[in-house]
Amino acid sequence: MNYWLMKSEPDVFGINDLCNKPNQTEHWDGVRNYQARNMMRDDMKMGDQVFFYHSNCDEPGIAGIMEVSREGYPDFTAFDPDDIHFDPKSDPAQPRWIMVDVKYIKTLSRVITLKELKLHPELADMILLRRGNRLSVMPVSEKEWHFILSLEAVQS
DNA sequence: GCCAACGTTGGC
DNA sequence: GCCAACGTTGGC
Repeated sequence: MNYWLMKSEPDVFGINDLCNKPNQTEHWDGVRNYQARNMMRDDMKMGDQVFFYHSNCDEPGIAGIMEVSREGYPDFTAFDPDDIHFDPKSDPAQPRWIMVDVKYIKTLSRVITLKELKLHPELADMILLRRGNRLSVMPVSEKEWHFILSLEAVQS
């Protein structure tokens, strides 16, 4: 089993939005970065656990947990001219962009903020914390995963 | 293949 | 709103 972190802007789609979806499941569309695409296409497997990270908001940080409920398949929003993520270069016969489905697992009792993550030497190697990192999908090591979850019960 | 210009991300 | 960092584009 692998662990991941995926970013979304809560003003657009946050952990509560996922929780309120039918079956608490949604497709993770709109990723338009090749590195992130490759991970969704090649490496994300059914049941993999994923941190739901809130980005570009008042309190950036990890807000919840979800799991992969469908492995990589074509991101159909790339074919829709009316969609904000439309990509005319993605040919339905040979889709350029891939997405997975994710299922809501839980909302953390508190947001574990980016600011807090930065405080811990145990997390110094997290991809999320690397300078200039802009990936919206990234792996999390098992150690990092468990360490982060251990923070949930601690007062921030 | 180089690289300048441009667009996007995302924290602050 | 600012801006650093980065990815992509396209001329050459």
